[in-house]
Amino acid sequence: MGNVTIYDVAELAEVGIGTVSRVLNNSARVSKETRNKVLEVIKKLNYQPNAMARGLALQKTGSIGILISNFTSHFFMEVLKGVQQGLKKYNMDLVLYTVSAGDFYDITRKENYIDRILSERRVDGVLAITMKMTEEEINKFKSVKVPLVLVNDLQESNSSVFVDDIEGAKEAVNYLINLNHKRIAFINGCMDCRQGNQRLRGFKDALKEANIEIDNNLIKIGDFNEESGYNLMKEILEETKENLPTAIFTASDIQAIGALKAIKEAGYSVPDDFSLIGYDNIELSKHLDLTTIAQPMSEMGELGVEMLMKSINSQQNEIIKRELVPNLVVRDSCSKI
Amino acid sequence: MGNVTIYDVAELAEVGIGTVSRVLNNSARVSKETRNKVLEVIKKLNYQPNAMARGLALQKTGSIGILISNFTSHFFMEVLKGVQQGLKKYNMDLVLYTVSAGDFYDITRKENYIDRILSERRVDGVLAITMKMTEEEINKFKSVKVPLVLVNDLQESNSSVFVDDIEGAKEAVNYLINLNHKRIAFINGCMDCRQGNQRLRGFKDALKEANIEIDNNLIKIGDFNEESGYNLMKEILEETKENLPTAIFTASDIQAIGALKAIKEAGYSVPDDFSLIGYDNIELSKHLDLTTIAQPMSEMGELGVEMLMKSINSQQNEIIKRELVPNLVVRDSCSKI
DNA sequence: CTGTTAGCGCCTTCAG
DNA sequence: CTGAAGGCGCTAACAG
Repeated sequence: MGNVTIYDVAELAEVGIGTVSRVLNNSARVSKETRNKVLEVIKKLNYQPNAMARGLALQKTGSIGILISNFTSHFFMEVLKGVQQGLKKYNMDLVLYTVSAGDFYDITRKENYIDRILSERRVDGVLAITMKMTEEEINKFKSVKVPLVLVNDLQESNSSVFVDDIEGAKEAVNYLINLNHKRIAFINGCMDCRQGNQRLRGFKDALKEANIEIDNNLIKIGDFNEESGYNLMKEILEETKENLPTAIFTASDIQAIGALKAIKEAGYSVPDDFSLIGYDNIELSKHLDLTTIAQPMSEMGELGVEMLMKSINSQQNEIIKRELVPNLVVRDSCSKI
Repeated sequence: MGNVTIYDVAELAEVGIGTVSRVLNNSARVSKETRNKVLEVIKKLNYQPNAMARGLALQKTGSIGILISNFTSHFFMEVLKGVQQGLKKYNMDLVLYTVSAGDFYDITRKENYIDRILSERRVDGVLAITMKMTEEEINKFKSVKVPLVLVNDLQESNSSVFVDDIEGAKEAVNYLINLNHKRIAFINGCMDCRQGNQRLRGFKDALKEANIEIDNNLIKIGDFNEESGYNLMKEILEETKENLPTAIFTASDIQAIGALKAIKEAGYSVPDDFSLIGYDNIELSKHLDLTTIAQPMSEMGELGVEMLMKSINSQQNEIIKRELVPNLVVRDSCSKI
């Protein structure tokens, strides 16, 4: 069972390699007899076309690339599940391009990375997960005509699947408002990305609509990580000592976990002293009974694949945008006031 | 910036393609002048060799495959980090073969899967993570000479990197014993894998060494998932009502989480009523303050890559076994009695 | 030292 | 409907 090639098949089936190739790509017309004969030999020899050779001839690799940064593990894992799910029916391989945190912020290396992916031509298209691609980078993909779809990110000039974070934040805050909370704090992630901006806007919008005055002391900007949640919560506890909020909305579950830690350290508890609501619905949150806004992560992945495959197969450069809506998952970290 | 090939650079540099190839693989001797000239053109054209073509000529793909089952996500994520880390210096790509739960148990499909990987020849070697490969499957790899290394699994006939689970379980139980616990329950995973067997053995060994009699009512066999932990804990609570254990050791953190749930539901708490210790040290356990046995997950990944690359590059079929030892991570789920 | 040529395994015209 | 031949982009002898 060494390396059986198309020639072996042709020889044993007593036909030319052209014929074998034809049945392989069930293209053109081949007589039923010969087709069956060839098929038989293929099975007998356990023949499978060599991916490289086929790729070279076809100028198609039969695989897509997925570009991620290595520090979004929870989120990524879920998206990946969707991607795999979506990929199943296409029988394509998946190559993983992980740009590590360091490379990501080092412009030079990030560019090199993309250049390499593009020129090596090992993949027929790429899915960029939460990648904040620049216009210039997007153009690189366009100029070499390898389809790119942005997942969990939105850029005008490129196909994207993303979520309506304004709506998500509003859902969270409205839920709190319905529980009679009026003093609601918001621990946000960074503001140099869509997510941060939208969630802040959703937060404010919900408050406005409920005619609750916005207290800027209750709005904190940080990062989407645990440490940030912890620190900002401590700040809030400190700074608003004489007029504490009754509820806290964090822009990520991980921040909520940090906040929870700060809350406990200060001798308070959730949901008795504070109602706490997160964002993302990572697996952790389930185990912590954290009420949160669920991002449709695996759906994003699956949809991303769908869009990418369509783009790969149609070869026309239509830009498609798909916006998904997050939804509230009620657990046990919020209480009526 | 379309598809620049080796011919383009040869032409522009006014040399033959052979020369370009030589500087690319900085092989043989090329005069400094021509080498520099070529290098210059390469940079100018932003040329990068086509991976497929090179692969076809070299009979090497420049990438490795990683075979995983999709239901070990936490664990996998950590191993993957190590793999990426290890892969960095080799500048190889990583293709992900996820055999989903369904396929995995459907023998036919699993075999087809491996056949496909092997005969497509898209990768130079594969890392199988927690895969319980059969002798027959391993032989398939051998017969086509694509290097395989088993990660978190041990088979006599193949290179493997794995952990000493006997020792790990002993560490856990010894810790409990040092806390004066005598009635220690063990919630194990399934017994049809090395992990389950070894952990049970470690559990028993530690007890024996401490001259504590083994109570078979306190040993439960199930699966490595949350539900199993929950159910088995309930059984224990039920069956040993009049003589409850004081400590519980679970064979995975996920089971510990399930057990925790059952404990809480029954009105007990950890670590006051029961000491609880898990296994794995998945990220979750940190947030739940669960004392556990840390598996060197990313080390396994990194070491696996190292071994695989050595095997790929040396082309000699040496079988190497590397056993790593897990270590105790003390948090807050156990108390002295 | 360097240009030329023959594959690597497959697909796709082009004749027949 | 089918065999033969050229080419995909690159590497590795082989002659200069």
